[in-house]
Amino acid sequence: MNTKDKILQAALALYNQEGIRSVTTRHIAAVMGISAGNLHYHFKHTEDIILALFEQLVVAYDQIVQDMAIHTALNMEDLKQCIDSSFRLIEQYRFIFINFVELGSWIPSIRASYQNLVARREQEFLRMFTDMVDDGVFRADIPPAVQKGILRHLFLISDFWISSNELREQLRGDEALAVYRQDVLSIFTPYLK
Amino acid sequence: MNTKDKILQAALALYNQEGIRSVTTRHIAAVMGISAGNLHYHFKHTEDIILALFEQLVVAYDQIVQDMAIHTALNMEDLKQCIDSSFRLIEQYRFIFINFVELGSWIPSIRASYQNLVARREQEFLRMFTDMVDDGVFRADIPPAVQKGILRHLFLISDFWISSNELREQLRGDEALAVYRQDVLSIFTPYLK
DNA sequence: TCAAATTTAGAACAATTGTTCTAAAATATA
DNA sequence: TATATTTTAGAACAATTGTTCTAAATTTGA
Repeated sequence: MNTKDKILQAALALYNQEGIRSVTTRHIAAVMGISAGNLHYHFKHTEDIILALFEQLVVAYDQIVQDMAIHTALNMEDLKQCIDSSFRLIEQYRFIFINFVELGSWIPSIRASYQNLVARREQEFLRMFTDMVDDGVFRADIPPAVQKGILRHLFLISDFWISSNELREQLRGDEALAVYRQDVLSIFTPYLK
Repeated sequence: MNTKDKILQAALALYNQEGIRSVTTRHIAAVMGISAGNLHYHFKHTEDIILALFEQLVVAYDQIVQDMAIHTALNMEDLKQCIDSSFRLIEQYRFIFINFVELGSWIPSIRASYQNLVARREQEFLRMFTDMVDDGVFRADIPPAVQKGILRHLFLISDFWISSNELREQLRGDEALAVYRQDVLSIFTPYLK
């Protein structure tokens, strides 16, 4: 792994652990055992580090979506798989979700990129949804407006569940996953066949 | 209004507009036309300002709950009223909701106070819920576990709707309220009688 | 009205931060 | 091997921040 990637790795770990408020380029360099000058040789500005991490997240998310897209027929088990892997991803990039609004206004391209991601997710999940209607998982009489409403809930909960958890129970690992899965699935339960 | 309250007012406006990252005690003092030294005479530490604002929020929220509690019978209109007034409150203290996790770990008593608030809200809303079951608004066959799940959704959405909106459409004023109301009400629709 | 208490402005401080600069070291290339 | 390029460490800088200190001004209360 080259220095650039090592910086991203160290930065991610620190941001997740300490929060963006208290992490500085000096801290990142220190835990890596390199100089701050060297760090800024690889990433001129702090934002460049954060933006690179955000782009990693987007790439990883698209990978999940793509993995899901290869299924021709979707069942409840696939949905759970999808929920689980997106949770792992959210957990991995915790700090982004915890500081989403702040990052979005600090680094405008993050906000733009997020809106892109939302659009892609919407498309993909609407497709999954209709697939699962066809496969008899969901009721067939759900109006498109309600479907869109379900997706709004889904995205709001998945984007901010980790923040809510941080303020409340602070569950970790598998315990967190179990509750997250339950919280997300319960959006769907009223609409199951 | 005394200087202390004026500081809180100015700080709230600035935090909401500029975000906690870029607002300093010097900025707050500057827009007020007082010296930084004077500001720190009234609030020794920045956290004291933020904590005071958070306490204002909690007091105002409890007022809403209390106003709701005087109703003996609740209908759908009361629920909408409650949603509206809590939205106004959230909007008024935007910065707190946008930086909730960060504030919670920075100022531990905020996190503790939030957990208290959550507990009170849970109590109050469960009561409202059963009232509205009695009044024939909601279905009577909703298991307690599902009721709790609904509340989890409700709180997560109301606490983070403003963050989600900021990243997405950035709706303002009445337009924001209308969408918020719709988003919150749609949690309940599957359970209406 | 006069002393005591409170409030205020503004200078000062120490710490921190992001970033730049310089020169040395390491690495690649020919 | 010799030269060019890349990478590195560490000093340096300018700006900012939260906070403290001091002394003056203002207000309060007897």
